[in-house]
Amino acid sequence: MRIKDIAKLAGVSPATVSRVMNNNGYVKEEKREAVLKVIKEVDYQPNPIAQSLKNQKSHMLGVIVPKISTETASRVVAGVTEVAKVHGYQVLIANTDLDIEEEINYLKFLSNKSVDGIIMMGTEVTDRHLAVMDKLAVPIVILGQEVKGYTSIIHNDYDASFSMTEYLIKQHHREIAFIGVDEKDEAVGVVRKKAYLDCLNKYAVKVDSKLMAIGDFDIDTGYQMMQQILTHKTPTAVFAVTDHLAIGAIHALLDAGLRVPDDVSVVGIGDIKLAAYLNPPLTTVHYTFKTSGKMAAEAVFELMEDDTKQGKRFMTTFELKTRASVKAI
Amino acid sequence: MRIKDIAKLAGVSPATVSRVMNNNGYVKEEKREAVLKVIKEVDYQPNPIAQSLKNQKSHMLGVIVPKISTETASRVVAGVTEVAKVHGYQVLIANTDLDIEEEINYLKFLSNKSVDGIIMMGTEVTDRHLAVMDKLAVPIVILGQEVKGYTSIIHNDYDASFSMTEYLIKQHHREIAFIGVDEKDEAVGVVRKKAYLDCLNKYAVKVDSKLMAIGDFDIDTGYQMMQQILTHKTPTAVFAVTDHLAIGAIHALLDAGLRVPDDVSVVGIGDIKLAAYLNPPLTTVHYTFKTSGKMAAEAVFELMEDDTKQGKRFMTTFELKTRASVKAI
DNA sequence: TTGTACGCGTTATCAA
DNA sequence: TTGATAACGCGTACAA
Repeated sequence: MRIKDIAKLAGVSPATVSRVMNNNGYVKEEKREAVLKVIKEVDYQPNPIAQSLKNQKSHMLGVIVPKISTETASRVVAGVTEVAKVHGYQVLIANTDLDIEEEINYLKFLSNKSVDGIIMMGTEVTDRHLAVMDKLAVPIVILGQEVKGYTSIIHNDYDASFSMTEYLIKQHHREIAFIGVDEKDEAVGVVRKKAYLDCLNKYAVKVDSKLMAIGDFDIDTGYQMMQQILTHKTPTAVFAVTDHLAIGAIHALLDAGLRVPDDVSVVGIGDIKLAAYLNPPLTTVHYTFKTSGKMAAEAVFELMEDDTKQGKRFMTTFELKTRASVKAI
Repeated sequence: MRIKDIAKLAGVSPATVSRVMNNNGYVKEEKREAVLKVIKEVDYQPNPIAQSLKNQKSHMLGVIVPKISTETASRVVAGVTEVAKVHGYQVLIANTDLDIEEEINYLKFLSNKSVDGIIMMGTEVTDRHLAVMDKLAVPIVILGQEVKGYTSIIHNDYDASFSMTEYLIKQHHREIAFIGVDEKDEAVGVVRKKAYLDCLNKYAVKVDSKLMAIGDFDIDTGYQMMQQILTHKTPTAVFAVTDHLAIGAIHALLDAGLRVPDDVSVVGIGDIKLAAYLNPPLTTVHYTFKTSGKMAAEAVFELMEDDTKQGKRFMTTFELKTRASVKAI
C-alpha cells in the first residue's frame, strides 16, 4: 500500500493524504475524515525508508557495542532504547566483537544518514577512530571513555576505584592484590589502576608488583591471575577491576583452600545483577549503566538539535556497595 | 557525497559509477580505475537509504525482544547479529519491555519494508499477534515459542524440564518443590510445568500443590515463593524453572537456616553465565540461546529466498549440567 | 561500452 | 483548500 493507493481510494490526491498523515497544511474536515477512514480500513503504514530519503532523517540511532552479550552492553542498550522510544526512534545495534576494524567500518557505514546519531561504547579509541569520527556526518557520543572534543559519558572510574581501595585500607588491609586489564582499555586498564596506586601511595601502603596481575575480562582469567598471585604471596584482600574478575578470583581462592572473606577479602567493580546473590555477596561499585545509556541517548538528541554543544563531558555517579565479601582485619 | 558528485569528479556518468560500485554491466577498465580512484579519494559511501528504496531491500533484520537487558536476550541477539553480519545485514532492536501493544506496533512498523525479516522472541503469542502476523509483508520467525504455521525455533522445554525432574527423582528425591511462572508464557509457564507433573506421575511421585508456587521471573520472586513454600513444608529438592528463580530460592533457603545442597537440593533452567560460579554451582539445563539466535537468523534468510518454507519447526538441543547444588539422598 | 531518463514512496513547493 | 510536480540518491532499462 502506497500513499497513491490511499489517495485513489479516498478520492483525493497523494498530497492531501500526506497532509492528513503529517497533520500539516489545510485540509477540509470532510476529506480528512475520508482519508482517515481509508487509512484505518486498510491499516496503511507509510514506508519509513521513503520517508527517510525524503526527510533526510532515518529516525534511527546507531549503537556500537564491543560485545553485545555482556551485561554492561545490554544495560546500556536498554537505556538507549528507552530514550529512543520516547523520541520515536529505533535503535540499530552494531556488534563489533572487540574488532577495531569493525568499529571503524561501522562508524563509516552508520554515518551517511543511515542513522541520525551514533553512540559508541568505547574501549580503545585510536587515532584511526578519531580520523573517521572527525569526518562523521552525524553526531556521536562516546560512552565509557573520555575523548577530547567529543561528548563523552564517563563512569567515574578514578573516584570509584580510589574509593574502593580506600575502603579496603580503612578495613585495615595493607596487602591488597590487584587484578586488572590491559592498558588498551583506557578507562578500565589505565584509570582504575592509577587510582589504586594513587590510593596506596596516599596512605603510604607499599606497592608490591608481585601482588598485581593484568589480563583480559574473562572470569577464567580472573581465576588464573589469582592463582598466579598466590604462588608469590597470599594477600589479605583482592581488588579486581571488574566483578567477573572478582568472581574468578574468589574461586581460585576457594580452590586454594582459602576462605572468603575470612582469610581473604575480595572486591570488584560493576555490580552485575548477581553480585548481591553471590556467596559471599560481592562488595563492589554500582555503576548506573542503564542511566549512562539514557544520558548518551539524550546527549545525542541534543547534538542533533544543536551540534555546537559538542565536547560535553558527563560523569555518572557510582555507589559503593559494601557486602559480605570484605572483612575488616 | 552523492553518486552524481563522484561521476563528475571521475568524468563519467552516474550510471557508470553505479556499475563500478555494483560490479555489473560493462565498463572499460580505464574508466573503472578512474572511478575507483575517486571513490577511494573521497571515501565515498553510497546512501543506504536510497539503495533500500530503490532495491526494495533494507538489508536490516528486526529483532523483537521482550526485555533487552536479560542474558537470554543478549545471547540471542549476539547469535542473530553474527549471522546477519555474514549476510551483510544490520540488526534493528525493538525492545518491548513485555508490553504486548508495543510488540504488535513493532510488528506493523518493522514490516512495510523497513526490515527484510523479523525475529520475534516470543513470550505470549495472542490472537492479535497472529492477526498482524498473517498480514506481514516480510518473513518472520518466532523464537522460544511454537506457533502453528510459522517457523519457530523452540527450546526443548518439555524434555529439558522432564529430564531435570527425572534427574532429581533418580537422586531419590520425592518431595520436589516447583517454582514456576504464569501460564501466559506458554513455553516456560505451561510446558515446563507439564513436564514436571508428567514426570512425577510417571515415577508415581505424589504431586503436592503446597510445594508449588507460581510467580514472575524476578530473583526476588524466587525468594518469596521459596519462603511461601517453606511455611508449609520443607522439600528435599527445589525445581525452579529459571536460574534466576533458583538463585532466589537458594537465598531463601539459606536465610531460613537450611543448607544447600545438604538439606535441600536446588536446580534451575537456563545455565546463565554465572551458574557454574555460584556457591554452590547450580545444576541446570544449558540452552544454546546464541545458537537459537543464529538458527532464527538463518531461517529468516531462507524464508527471504523462498517463502514457501514457512512453518518449519526447529528444536534446539539442551544439556543437563549437573553441579554441586544437588545432593543424592 | 556509455549516458539519459525514469521510478522507488514520500514530502514540500507552487500554482490554481 | 487542493493537486501537480519536483525533489531525496540510487539502480537500471533503454537508447545510443
